[in-house]
Amino acid sequence: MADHVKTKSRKDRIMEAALRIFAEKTFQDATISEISKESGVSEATIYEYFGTKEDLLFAIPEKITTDNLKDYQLVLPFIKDVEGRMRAILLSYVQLYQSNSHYSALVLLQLMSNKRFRQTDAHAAIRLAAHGLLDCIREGIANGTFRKDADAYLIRSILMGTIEHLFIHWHMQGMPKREKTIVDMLDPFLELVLSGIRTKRDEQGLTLNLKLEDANALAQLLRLNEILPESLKQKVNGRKKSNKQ
Amino acid sequence: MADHVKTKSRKDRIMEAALRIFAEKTFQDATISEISKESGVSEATIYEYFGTKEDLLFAIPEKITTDNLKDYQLVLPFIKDVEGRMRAILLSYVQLYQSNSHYSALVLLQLMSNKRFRQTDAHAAIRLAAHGLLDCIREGIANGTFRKDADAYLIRSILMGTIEHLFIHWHMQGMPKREKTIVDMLDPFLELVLSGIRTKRDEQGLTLNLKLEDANALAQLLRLNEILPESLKQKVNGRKKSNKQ
DNA sequence: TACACTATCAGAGTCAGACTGTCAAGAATT
DNA sequence: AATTCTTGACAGTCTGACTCTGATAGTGTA
Repeated sequence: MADHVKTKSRKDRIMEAALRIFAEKTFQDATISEISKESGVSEATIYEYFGTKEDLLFAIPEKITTDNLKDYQLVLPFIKDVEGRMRAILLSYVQLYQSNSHYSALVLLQLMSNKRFRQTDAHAAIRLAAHGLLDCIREGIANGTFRKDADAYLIRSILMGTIEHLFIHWHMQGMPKREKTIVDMLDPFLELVLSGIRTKRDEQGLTLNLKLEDANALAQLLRLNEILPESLKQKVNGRKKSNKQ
Repeated sequence: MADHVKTKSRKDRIMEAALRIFAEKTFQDATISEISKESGVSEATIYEYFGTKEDLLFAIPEKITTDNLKDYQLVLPFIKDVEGRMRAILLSYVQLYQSNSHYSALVLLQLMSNKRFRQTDAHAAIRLAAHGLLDCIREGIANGTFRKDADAYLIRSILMGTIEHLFIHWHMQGMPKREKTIVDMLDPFLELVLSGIRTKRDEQGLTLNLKLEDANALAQLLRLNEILPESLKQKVNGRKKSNKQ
């Protein structure tokens, strides 16, 4: 079977053409004959590879899903820090869209509006994000990183909904051309959300209160926890050193 | 023309049937003959009222839009407080979905995935939310309520994207049946987002930074540090005095 | 009552486009 | 060369959007 290469490239050509056409038209407005012309592959062959037009639409997410998603999945279990893991998941999710920013959001929207898609949750990247984030948030609540009263489902919806909304409306009217990419916005965004659900400072204050005997230990803990802004940490550091001297 | 009533009820019957069927199927899977049977109105008459099947789909948002949306629009200019105005906009947006929670999110998704809809931004409620929120955020930044470096577009995407995401996935697998409604979740959600962009926290950081002399004072401050700003300054002031004594 | 006018409908018909089946040509494999 | 697989051209089926026509029934008017 040495024609794997050829076969694959033909299938790829169909899907690339389909991706382009589905993005610029609606699902029902895009015709197979158009995709046939665009890809240079006959209609019959398209039906050879994809049983129905809908199957062709559903094959696209797997194509969009870049290899780095797999990398992320491999790396994920090794990130102990809950927030770090959430960041990695979101980053993989954003990069998935970003890598095909002209098409993916629009095509994904068509997929989402399809009942079959909604029922099966067929997209690996979406599954990863949806389940992975939920697990992280729950773990964070369990281990005290996040507040007990944080609503895991709400937080997940904030994280995923915002990313999706940004991409869907990225090229729309009322959205300016921006110098920033969505990847650039990820960290400020994540920080905004996480700062809203981290255990409150006064709760931390209580724990600190119980465990700490002197101000030195507090300073160390502070540095480790990185609760405070950079400027403050430096001040604590400097103070500690001068104390020991 | 005394048959306005009759005419209107017929049109309504068509749209109600269409709403139900578009929600349970895809746009392309829903057939006019089906809507004809469901509504008890002949196909020919459906085409009398709505030129095309797509027109019928696009007529639905106007039907979904509840009257209270108009009330909100009237009230809006009288709410001086920026955050209050944002809350009102979001509430009207949420209630739009909530009022037809079985259908509206799904149908709206189909609308959004339609190019025509994306280009025209045709839904009054979406227009209100999109433009209104942006104005509020900008005003908040201008008058010092929100931080100068807050990204208005990002904040708007957080607010609208989350609401949309919640409704779209409300009936999906992996989302539990919940006792809370989305309206109930609005205030905690909004508070989470707003607390991340209010000016107060930054200023806190700065004041703390300036006033600290040693690790001891830092520890005391931390214990006292509750996120609310007014109480903080008072307590810090008090503590400082007692130190000096 | 007769007449005109409108809303509605059934049914027949057009047409585009998804999908199938067939066969022939060519490429790869044996 | 023979065989098998892949591909494409083409013809054809079928479904569903949309149109047209003429009938019916209700309503208002002379």
